[in-house]
Amino acid sequence: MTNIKLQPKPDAPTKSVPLTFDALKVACSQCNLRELCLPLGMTEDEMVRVDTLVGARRKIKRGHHLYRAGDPFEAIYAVKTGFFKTDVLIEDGRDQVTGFLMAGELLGLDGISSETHTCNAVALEDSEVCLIPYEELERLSSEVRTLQRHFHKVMSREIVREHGVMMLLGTMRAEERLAAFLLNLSQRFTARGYSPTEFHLRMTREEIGSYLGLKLETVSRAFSRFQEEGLINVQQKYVHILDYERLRHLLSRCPA
Amino acid sequence: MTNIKLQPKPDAPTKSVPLTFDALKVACSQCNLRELCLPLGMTEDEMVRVDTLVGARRKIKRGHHLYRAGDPFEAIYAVKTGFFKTDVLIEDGRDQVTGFLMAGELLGLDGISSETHTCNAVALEDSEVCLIPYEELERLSSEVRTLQRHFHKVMSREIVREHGVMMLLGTMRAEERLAAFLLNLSQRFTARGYSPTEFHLRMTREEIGSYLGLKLETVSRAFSRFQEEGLINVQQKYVHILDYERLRHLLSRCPA
DNA sequence: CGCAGTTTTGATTCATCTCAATTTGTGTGG
DNA sequence: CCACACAAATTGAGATGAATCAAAACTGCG
Repeated sequence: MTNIKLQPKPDAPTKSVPLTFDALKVACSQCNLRELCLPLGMTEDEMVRVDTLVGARRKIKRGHHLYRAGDPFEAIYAVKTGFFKTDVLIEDGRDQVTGFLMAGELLGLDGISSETHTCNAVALEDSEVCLIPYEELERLSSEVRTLQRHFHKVMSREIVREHGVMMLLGTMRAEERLAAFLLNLSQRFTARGYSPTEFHLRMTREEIGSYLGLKLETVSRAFSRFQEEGLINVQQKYVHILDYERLRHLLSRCPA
Repeated sequence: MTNIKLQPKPDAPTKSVPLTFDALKVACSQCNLRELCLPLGMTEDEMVRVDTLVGARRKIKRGHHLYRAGDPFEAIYAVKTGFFKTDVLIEDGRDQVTGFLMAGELLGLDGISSETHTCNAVALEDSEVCLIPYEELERLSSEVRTLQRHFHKVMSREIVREHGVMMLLGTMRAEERLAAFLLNLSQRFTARGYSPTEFHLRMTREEIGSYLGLKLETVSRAFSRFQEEGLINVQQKYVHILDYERLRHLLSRCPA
């Protein structure tokens, strides 16, 4: 059924037995990420059905692929722990990072349209995902209205997010892009109960640059500039935002 | 004027009478765009139900808004005739065109997530759209499995399309962007039975520039360059692609 | 038919890229 | 635990593509 082809793992449940100890252990109803992943206001009964939908987890080691462009699409994934990037490659070697994903966020939505994944998903640290077989998600969401609505919202939110990235890539200069990037990370860490002002980047300067449409040297220079100006304290992957407001102000100011 | 409140419509069938004259006039089952809009392989019965879903049309004059950022989200729209752009504005006046839409394409998906439209949709020529009340679409798609699946694919396709735009904005130089843009238009015109090599642009150089992350002068220069090189013939809004292959080749070549 | 909006073209400036050298950090194995 | 090799990050100098500023030509709309 869940034809795990990418990396056969010994510790994956072999069948979709609804409520073994293993399944219980991973139950959505017990998961502290459920406010991020799932719709509010489901009944007890609906919740139990969702628990059976999300039956398996999968561990991905840092640097390994969760899926690759071209793989057949069979499931979407919810990040349980860890950190991912998604990227698109073209023949001549250019690539574009299209997103960074953290706990509670969904991976693989791009694969629905053509029933094939169109981008690569790579773990930037040792990670774990919940596997949501797409066929079953479709079936269940046509029965559980709140789930259907939630799923539509998640897809729509991804579209809106990408509008934001287009705006960033199309109209902002280097320092604005980096500021927007840091503020976005800050917000998402906050939503997960981490510090809004101190965090570790999981990606390289090159990956940040690819996401922001900049070269890695430009990213590095922008970091240095922010540090000189006292906006942040940065040392390699460690970032401390010193002046959140002024960083935000960088974005609303007129370019010229 | 635009107080055509989305739901109540004088010309819509009051009950689920499948085939009044009016309903016939707008029926999806009779529409020559249905291969673009709708899933294949629906039964007669399902088709009739879709016909009742898409009950109303709305005409939008050139330059007018179909909806604006901030408007409450109630429906999505299928372009029946004409041409639209969608764009996002930020306070300081910068704006980003996020898409150009032609017959058979869907508008408004961004509004689902927050139940509020997040971008503006403007007609670039006198246009007409089919109005699809979202509540009803949700209800019907949970009953008609092929419709549900189709709708998911449409949303996913939009995500994939935006990945392409991110790649364009993030990694391509001006002439590559314009080439990609022209080839994309060409494909979409072809799919609608128009010439792949000759068409009229509906948007200004500035709008093209906004979409491609370039200034209008840069767009104009790129057009002129393509003309000098014998790739295209361009006169204001009229474009004739003379050497499709070489235009395509511009994209696969390595940047440096 | 005239005027406003659009497009083209030129000259100059500027932000980012490119190339290159150095420093810093990280993981591995002796 | 340290040393080494390799990856990542920083920094500088110079090249370049696109932005900006400016003016002229064109178009089509009212």
